[in-house]
Amino acid sequence: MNTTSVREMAKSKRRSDILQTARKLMLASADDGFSMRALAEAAGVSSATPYNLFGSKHEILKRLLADDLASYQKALSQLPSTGVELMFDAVGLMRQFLDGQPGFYRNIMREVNADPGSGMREVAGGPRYKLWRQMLKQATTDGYLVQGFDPDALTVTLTQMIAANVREWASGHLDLTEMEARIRYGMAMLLLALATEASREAVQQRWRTAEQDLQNCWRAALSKRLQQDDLDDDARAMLVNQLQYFQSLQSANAD
Amino acid sequence: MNTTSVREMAKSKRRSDILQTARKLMLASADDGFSMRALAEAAGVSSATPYNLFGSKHEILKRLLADDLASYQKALSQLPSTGVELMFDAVGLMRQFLDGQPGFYRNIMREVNADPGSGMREVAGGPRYKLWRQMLKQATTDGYLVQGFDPDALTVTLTQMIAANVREWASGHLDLTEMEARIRYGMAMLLLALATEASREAVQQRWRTAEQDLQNCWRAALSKRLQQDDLDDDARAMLVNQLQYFQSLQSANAD
DNA sequence: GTAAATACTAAAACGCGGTTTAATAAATTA
DNA sequence: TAATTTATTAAACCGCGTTTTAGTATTTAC
Repeated sequence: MNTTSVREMAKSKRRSDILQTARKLMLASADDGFSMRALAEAAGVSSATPYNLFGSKHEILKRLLADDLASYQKALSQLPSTGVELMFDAVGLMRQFLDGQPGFYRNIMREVNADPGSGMREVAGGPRYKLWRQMLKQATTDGYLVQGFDPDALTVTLTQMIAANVREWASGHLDLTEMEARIRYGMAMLLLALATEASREAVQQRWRTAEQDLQNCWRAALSKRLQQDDLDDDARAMLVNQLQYFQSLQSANAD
Repeated sequence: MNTTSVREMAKSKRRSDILQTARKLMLASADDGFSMRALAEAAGVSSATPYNLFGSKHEILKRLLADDLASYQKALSQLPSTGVELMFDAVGLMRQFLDGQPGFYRNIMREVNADPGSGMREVAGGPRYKLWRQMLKQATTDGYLVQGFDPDALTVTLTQMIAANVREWASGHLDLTEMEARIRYGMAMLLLALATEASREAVQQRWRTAEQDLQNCWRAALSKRLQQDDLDDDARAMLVNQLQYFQSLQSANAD
């Protein structure tokens, strides 16, 4: 029963070894994730050991996710900005986190929505919801958002929008840049109708910027496809057409 | 090579039998979906036959989904409403479809986001995107939305919001009523900033209504939990507190 | 300090998933 | 009718998360 006994020491060392190994494996292969067999082998234990120490694969992932959420929350609390700016900066911070360990987060996300009954949803969703709700309320009391809207309703919509974009990034349909632009765009869109005089211009500017960023993303993706793929003439003509459309938009924005 | 030969007839009969059986199985058990073994047994064929006739499980699901998308599209084109109203009616229509075969759609959704590389995404997302984009453009040319926003950017945000809510319904975290309310709320929020004089009041009304619907959903869920669960006193007190908050909101709305 | 009890590990197996293969039966063709 | 193509089937394959079985090492009790 002594926590410093030889047995307990070895146990907790194994525990952290396994967690570290799991993180390493996820970082290494963003697409495949890891199997419990691979984890056990890489950690130098048998397949049954992780089950004795953690119970299930989901439990391991939950631990890892909770750790990262805590450090995100801490980093967020140290941001200097306030009001609406803080919300946009929180998006940038999130992007930094995702960028730092892309394989890890992609795998985590995959597991979160693979099995909705695993409790991952609560681990991931609960704190995030509170975070955004608090930012919204703070922005309201600080006079950056009008009063008279239900903070819960907006928080639900906002967090869902963010989560959906992160999920799309995690499944490989979006690069980080476009993901961030989409989130900024959606957030600005949602806040536009609630902005006060103190923030309206800033939000509007954010919205315009995000819109242009999105167009740039799509333009870049288009010209990339135009170079790489071996297309038939019709498809090529269509891409060229779209590309010209985007370029005309850009020159219009420059005016 | 004759399509009316005995062999081809039997083949196409088997094909449609299997598709029908798959749909039936999905309707019957919304949570578990179906395994290929169960499908084969229920259809009276061996496990390998579906693979000969369709290639993979995903292909079967894609066929079924494509059928339903087509009938949704047809029903949508027969709606009498226009402009922004059409968009909200399209949400109602979607709800009707989901309500008609809940088990089916829940399983389909589960598969769509279980394996993002299966092509289901394209089947589901492509037509839907075009549909909403067209509605947005039509509403703009009809004068219900201001000009000067990128229709693609908004369509991306809008369809993603809708898809995220449907997905949450499919995974059992949302009933259909709340799903619809959330979608209407998010849609109204996004359109608020773009509404013209011709539509601003209507959109604003939609927004208020959706907000109240959401509050009603949450209030109902709260009082349900309050009745059913065996809670400790603290948790019960918290729920009661929230419930009173919602009731105060409702009386404020009635004013 | 030794013996009994306990806890932990590792190897193999379980059950289930989608999918593929080897052999058999059927329909087409000559 | 004989030869050949085609489609179905039963059985197996492979990988997954997880559980069981048996042995080993640590702790506890005397």
